[in-house]
Parts: sequence; structure tokens; C-alpha cells
Amino acid sequence: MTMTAAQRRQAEREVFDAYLAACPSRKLLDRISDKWVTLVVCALADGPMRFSALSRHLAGVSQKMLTQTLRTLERDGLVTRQVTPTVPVRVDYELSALGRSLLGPIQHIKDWAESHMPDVSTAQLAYDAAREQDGARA
Amino acid sequence: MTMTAAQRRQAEREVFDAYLAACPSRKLLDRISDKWVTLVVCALADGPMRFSALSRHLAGVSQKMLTQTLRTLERDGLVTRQVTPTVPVRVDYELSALGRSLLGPIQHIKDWAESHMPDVSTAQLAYDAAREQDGARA
DNA sequence: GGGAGTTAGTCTCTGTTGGGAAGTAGGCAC
DNA sequence: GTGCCTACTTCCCAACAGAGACTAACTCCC
Repeated sequence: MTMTAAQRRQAEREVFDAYLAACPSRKLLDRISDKWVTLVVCALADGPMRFSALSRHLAGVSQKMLTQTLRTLERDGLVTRQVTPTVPVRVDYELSALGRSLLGPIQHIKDWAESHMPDVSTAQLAYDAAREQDGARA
Repeated sequence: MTMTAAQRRQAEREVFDAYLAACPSRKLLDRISDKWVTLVVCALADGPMRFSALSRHLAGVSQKMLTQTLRTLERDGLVTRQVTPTVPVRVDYELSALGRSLLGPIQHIKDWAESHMPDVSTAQLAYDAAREQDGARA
């Protein structure tokens, strides 16, 4: 099966639509829409970090989840893993160019969460109060 | 326990840090870092939508997850729920002002996923090929 | 009156996942 | 030897996501 250059360009321009269940971009969205991914990527914003440093920085992350998160980020080409075979081993993680392209968007999400916390708290209190009213009325 | 106005303002200026496990912004980050949240918020970008329309638009979402997602978004004050008691019932969901403030950042994430899909695919192939090499060498 | 159809859910069951804790490798220090 | 260090890996259990059947409430059709 041969392809003209035009056809090849057409295929490469393939449109990904995360609204479609089968589209690979849906899975990618699922992977980057993750608490730990967000925090790891933001933590690596200022340069490379060791496994143990990340572990300390992201309070409450289990070693298992950190390893898993870093592994998938590495596989997706967002971070690079650099092993220095000293004793004990030293492993540095760093954002790749692709990872840095995600940094901006993902930092906005984290910033939004931190800056809009009061609004969300207020909304929750209002919602819960209204629910309680409904409960009492029933 | 009383508070001066100054103390109250101080408390309101409280800084949220998602890196801390106990910080409420960590939980908020976890809630908005969600595949379905991203898709629902983006779907509501162009105006209100009915439950069934959302269900059709987000291919593959289960009714349970859609209900759950909309419920938490409503509680967090990101979407409003408008019930019209016709028969059958009609329920419209719409982004609130707070929800629209999240729309920009979240759309960037979705766009990133859709536009960087080829780069990620390439990285995955490279990673898997390297892993296979390692496996064969062992 | 009886049955089908509509929307927006809820209920139940099961497979996957997240977190905690304990174990591993490889080498240096005592 | 025993312990300690880092960066994992493995195991187990509780929580959660998804599939699919079921419900409420009322309308239309015969």
C-alpha cells in the first residue's frame, strides 16, 4: 500500500478528539489529568530533582505512586531519567522539551486550585446548607 | 472565640499550597484533575447542555460517572443545575462564573493532549523499543 | 385501561486502582 | 557479620470506576 506525499501529510494532520472514547488523546488526557502528574511536573519546573527530593517535596506521595507516575511520564517522553551509578545510586528526573511545553498549562491548573480555594469553599458551604434544608423539609 | 477584622482578613489571605497533603487545595486539585471534569467543563464552554446531550457528547461516559461528576462540580460551584419540571424532566447544566474562570486553563490541557499526541506516541514507541532491547540483553 | 417511550437518575455487582507496609539490590562503614 | 543508604518492587486490602439493570413520573397511542 503506497501513499502519496499529500496523503501522508493528510494522515499526519490527523485530528485527535478527546471526546471520542477510542481516541488515544482521551487516554493521554486521562494520564495527564492526575494529581501526582500535576505536582511532579510543577516540582520539576525549577530544574532536575532526585527521587528522594521529589518524595519529600510532594508530601504524602507513596513511593509506589511516585515511581509509577515518573515511569509513565518517562514513557510518554515528558521527563528524562538520569541514573548516576554511585553508591547509593542517584537518579535525577528532569522535564524534557515536551514536558516543558506542558508546564505552562499545568501550572495554571495548580494555580487556579490554590487561588480559587476560598470561592470553592464558600460554594460548598452554600450547597451543603441548601441540601440540609431540603433534608429537613422532606 | 472572637476575631478582629484584621485577624479575619489575615485568615482570608491564607496561602494554599497543593504540595502539602493536608491542604484543601490538594483535594481540589485532585477533583479538577479528572478526565471527566475536563471534558464536561469543555463541553459546557459553548453554553448550557442537558444531561442527555452531555452523555452523548462525552462518548463512553457512564451515567453514574456523569451524575457524580456533575454533582461535585455543582457542589464546588463550577456549574449550575437548572431543573425544568416538564415531562420527562429536563435538566440543564451551565458553567458558573467560577466555572468559566477554570475554562481557559482546562481547555489548554485538553488542547495540549490533542495536539501533542503524535509526540507522545513517538516517545512511547522509542521507550518500548529500548525496553525490549534491555529485555533481550538480559 | 394497558403498554411503550421519554429523561435523569439510582442500585448492584465486579474488576481495577491507590495507599501502606514490608522486602530487594548493591555496596560502603563499622 | 550487622546495619544503613537510595531507589525501587511486591503484597495486601480498602476504595473506587464502570457496566448494566432498575426506578419515578408522566405522556402518547390504541
